[in-house]
Amino acid sequence: MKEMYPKNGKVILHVDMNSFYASVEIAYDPSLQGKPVAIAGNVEERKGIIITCSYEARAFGVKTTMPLWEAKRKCPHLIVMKPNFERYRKASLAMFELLRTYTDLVEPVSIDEGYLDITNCYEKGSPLDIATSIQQSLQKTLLLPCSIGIAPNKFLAKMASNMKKPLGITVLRKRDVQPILWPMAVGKMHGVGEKTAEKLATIHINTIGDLAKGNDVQLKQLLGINGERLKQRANGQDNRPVDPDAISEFKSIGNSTTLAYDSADENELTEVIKRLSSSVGSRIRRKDMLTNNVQLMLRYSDRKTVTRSRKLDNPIDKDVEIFQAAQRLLKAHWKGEPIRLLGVTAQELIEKNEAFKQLDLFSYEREAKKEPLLKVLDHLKGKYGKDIVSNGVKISKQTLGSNEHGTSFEKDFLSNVHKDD
DNA sequence: TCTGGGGTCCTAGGACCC
DNA sequence: TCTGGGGTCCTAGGACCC
Repeated sequence: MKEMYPKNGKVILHVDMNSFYASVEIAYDPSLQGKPVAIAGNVEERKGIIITCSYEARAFGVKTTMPLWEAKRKCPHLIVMKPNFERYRKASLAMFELLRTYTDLVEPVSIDEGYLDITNCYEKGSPLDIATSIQQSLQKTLLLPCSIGIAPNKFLAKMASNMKKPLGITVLRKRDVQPILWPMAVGKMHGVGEKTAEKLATIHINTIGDLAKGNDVQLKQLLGINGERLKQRANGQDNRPVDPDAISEFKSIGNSTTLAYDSADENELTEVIKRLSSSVGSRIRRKDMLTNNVQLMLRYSDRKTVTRSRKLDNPIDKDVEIFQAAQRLLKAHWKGEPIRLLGVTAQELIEKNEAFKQLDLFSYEREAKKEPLLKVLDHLKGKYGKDIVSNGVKISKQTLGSNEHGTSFEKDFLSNVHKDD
C-alpha cells in the first residue's frame, strides 16, 4: 500500500479540457449535442479559420487552423459559431474553482488546462480515484469533458493527458517512459515543434528515445540550453513545481488584427492602431498596471512579420499615450508597403503601486541628494555673488529637486562636478 | 485562393560602462 | 600603441504553445 506513494515522489495531474470552446457552446445550448460544431475566428473573409471544433466535426477531417472554406467543404453541415470569449472565461473560472476543491496547488496554464499537485491528497483516495472524481464532476456540474494525465511530474502528466481524448484518464509512470514514450516521434513531444524536429532530424534524432540517448555536446550545439532540457524530459525528468501564482503575473498584453484587405492607407492604419491601443489601454488599466514599453507589429502582404518596440521614459496606461507611442513607431519604421496585420502590445508591465513605490524611492534619493546640493548652491552664490540660473530659471531652495529646472540643475551640477568646483 | 490571435521564453548583437 | 573580458540594457527576431 505504502509503495503506491514513494517518499520523494510527487503525484501530478494535468487536466486538459476537450475542444473547450466548442464544448462550452454545447453545454450552453444542448441542442448542439452530437452535431459537428466549429468555432471560427471572424466568420467573414480570410480571417475565417477554425479555432476549435467538436469531435463530431473532427470525424469529417475538420481541424484547428483549417481555413473555413476548406472545413465547410469537408463537412457541409458544419455549424459555425463566432467565439464568445466572455462565456469561455466564465466557464474557465468555474472549472478552476472546481479543481481547487481538491487542492490549493492548482496551476492554470491556459484558459482550458492546468496542473494539480495531489501528492498530499491521499486521504481523498488514490490518484486514479481523484482523477475520476474530477472528470465526473466537471462533466456533471459543468457539462464539460476533459482528459487527465497522472504522472510523477508536469511533463509526463502533460504527455499522458494527450494520449486519450476525449474523456481519457492516462497514468504514465517513470517505468512507462521507455516502452511508451520512446517509440513516439520526437515531434509529438511537448516543447518540440516543427523547426526543432527538423533540426533534430539532421543529427538522426527521430524518436523521443533517440533524443533521450542523444549526445549532450551535439544537442547543446544544436539547440542551446533547450537541448539539455529536452533530453531530460525525454528521459522522464522534470522537476518544475506546480506554482499556483505562475499565471497571475502577466508579462505583456497585446491586441492584433488582420485587416479585411491589405492596406497602405496611412489614415486607415492609424485608425486601426488607435482602436488596438484603446483596447490594450483598457485591459492594462483593468489590471491596475502600467507599461514601460510599447511594441508595434506589422505583417506585410507576403506574411513577413516585423516588430518594432521602444522603451518609454515613464510608465503609461492611457489610450492616447499608448497610441502615440505606437504611432511614432509606425512613422519611424513603415516605408509604405501594404499591411496585412497590425498589432500593439504593452510590454514590461508593472503594477501601479509598484510604480508608485519606485517613484517614492526616486524622491527619497532626491531628498538625500538635496543636502549637498544646497551647500553647493550656497557656495556658488557666495562665489559669484548672485543667483544661480539654470535654463533661464533661478534655482532656489524651493525649486531645487522639486521641478524640471531644479532637476536639470542637478544634472548640470552632477555632470560638471569634476570640471569646476 | 490557405494559414488568427493570445501569450511565453530564449538568443544574439550592439552600446555602454568598468 | 594597443587593448581584455565581464556585465547590463535595449532592440529584434524566432520558436513554441493553446
